[in-house]
Amino acid sequence: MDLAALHIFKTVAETGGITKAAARLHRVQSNVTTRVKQLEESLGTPLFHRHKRRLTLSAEGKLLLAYAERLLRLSSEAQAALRSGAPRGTLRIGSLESTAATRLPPVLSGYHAAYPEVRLELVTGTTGALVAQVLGGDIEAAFVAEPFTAEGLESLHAFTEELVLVSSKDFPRIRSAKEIGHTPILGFTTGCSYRRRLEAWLGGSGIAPERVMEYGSYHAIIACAAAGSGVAVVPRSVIRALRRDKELRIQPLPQAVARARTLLVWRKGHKSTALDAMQAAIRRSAA
Amino acid sequence: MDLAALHIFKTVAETGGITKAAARLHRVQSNVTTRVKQLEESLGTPLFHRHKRRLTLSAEGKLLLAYAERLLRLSSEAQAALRSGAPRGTLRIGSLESTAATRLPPVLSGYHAAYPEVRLELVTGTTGALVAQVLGGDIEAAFVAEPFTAEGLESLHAFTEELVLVSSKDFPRIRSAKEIGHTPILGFTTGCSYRRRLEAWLGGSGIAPERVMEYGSYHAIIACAAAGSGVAVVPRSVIRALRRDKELRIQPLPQAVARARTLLVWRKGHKSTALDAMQAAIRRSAA
DNA sequence: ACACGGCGTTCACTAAAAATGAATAATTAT
DNA sequence: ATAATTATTCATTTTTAGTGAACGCCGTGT
Repeated sequence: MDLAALHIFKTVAETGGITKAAARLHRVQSNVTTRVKQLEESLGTPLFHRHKRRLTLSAEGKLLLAYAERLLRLSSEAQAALRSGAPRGTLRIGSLESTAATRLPPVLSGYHAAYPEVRLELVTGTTGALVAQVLGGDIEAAFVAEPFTAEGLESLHAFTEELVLVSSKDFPRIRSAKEIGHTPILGFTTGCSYRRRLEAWLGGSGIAPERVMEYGSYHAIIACAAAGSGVAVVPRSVIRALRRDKELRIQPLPQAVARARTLLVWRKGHKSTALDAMQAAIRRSAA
Repeated sequence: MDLAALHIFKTVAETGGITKAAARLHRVQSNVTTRVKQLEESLGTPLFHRHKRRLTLSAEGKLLLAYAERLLRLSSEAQAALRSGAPRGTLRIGSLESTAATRLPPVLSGYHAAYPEVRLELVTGTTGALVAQVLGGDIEAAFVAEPFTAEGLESLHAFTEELVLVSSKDFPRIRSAKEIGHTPILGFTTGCSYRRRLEAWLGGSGIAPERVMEYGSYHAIIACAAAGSGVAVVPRSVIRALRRDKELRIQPLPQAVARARTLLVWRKGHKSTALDAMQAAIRRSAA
């Protein structure tokens, strides 16, 4: 059974004749005859009563007509759904904890309003973990921070964060990497690129961080920094979002360390309408 | 768009690879590749993500897969409907959880013994969901309970259930709707007509159920009722089938609420030999 | 590091199916 | 009667589907 055959059959049934059907289908009569006979053959039952060169639907024909109409409607519905080009389905993306907390909310809610057919899924993780998930196809794209290995990825600049050094109020002023001394560093788990930046800064002055305490959330890091456990490097926007600036000493870092770009990355060559729309949304929000 | 192409596409999606699909379809790989690419071309959108020689469904692919399944099911249903003689093909029906657990096993096994050529598929759901699936052509027929909207449906009486109120052993006797008071109600998710009956009963006495806890299985409902979480309305036959009567207090309900007829419903005008045979089997089991 | 095997794609070629156009037989309208 | 209309048949062309060999990529296992 073939949708084209059903379409021909339906037209014959509707017009009540081979000739008119052929005209409407822009085909030649003989072809219409043949396709109808083939259909009858394949179903093992006549679809029309042939009486005096006239065709009328048989009982089986009426039954098939009902099915044919449903099938054709469904198939054109499918085509319309796919052709519409409007994003739909599921868009699964990853993000840094910090980006998810501070930058993404307006972007995602705007996206959802514009494309309600898309179900959004967000996973959070460190730059390293997210890059691996993008490459592994676990997520379609992710918001990550430089530096990361760009091998096999395409990217789009999304946000720029300013990293600052936070500590408790009574912590001494720090002007260079050396002054960090033996202070414990509070940071995210391995793979966090902000932490890597800090370590690169320290390394540049020949300093290896003595004790690094690892946390799983910014809430915890900020709370511990405020309590005097050590110093942490976090984006300024996070402090603002968490409203803890009163309790913290916030110190700037050298430009090279402080300026951290957040990029949306995806697998090279990967494409989906839902992701296209996300990229467009980011571009808009940047402007 | 062509049913053969959809079948090929569906097989590729299911097997997750061109080669395996080609083997199952008894075709050569190159042909499968070509048909899939043609399909993508004709729809103007990629159906798979091609990454490292591996195919994974794209969002559009997932969408099309859903349509393809419906189309293919419908077309084979149409063929079965026109084919006379012994029932064959697949019969996809729906049922209430309770009916599937208690009444259907003997019916279905008898049916299968009589018509081994028919592949039976059973999905469960609530009355509301099943009616929608019947109307949508997702299933050919379904066992549902009154009340339901019969618009566009034909029906056949299949079973009669007696609904009873179950609770833990130490629960007080309940003689009227009012005595339920603030006790939580344990019930199926929305669309369950037994729950609707209970709510109608309560509503008749001006009572709105205070807390309704929703479950997805009778096992869970019965277990929670036995544990004293609240009261539930279930068919007596389910309690018997689950052999939990020793642990429960079982109280009758007024006749009007208790007597729940289960009907087999199908789309008006729909006909298939497999379904005819099922109707006959039901009539026999009722006698 | 290397060869091997599996996988999807490409391409030239063959087989099959669909569409055509002319001829024909059975009706109906003029 | 005669012309016009209708479905069908058949030889022929055109289009489409299917095949098999070759290729390139990638992961694997030695």
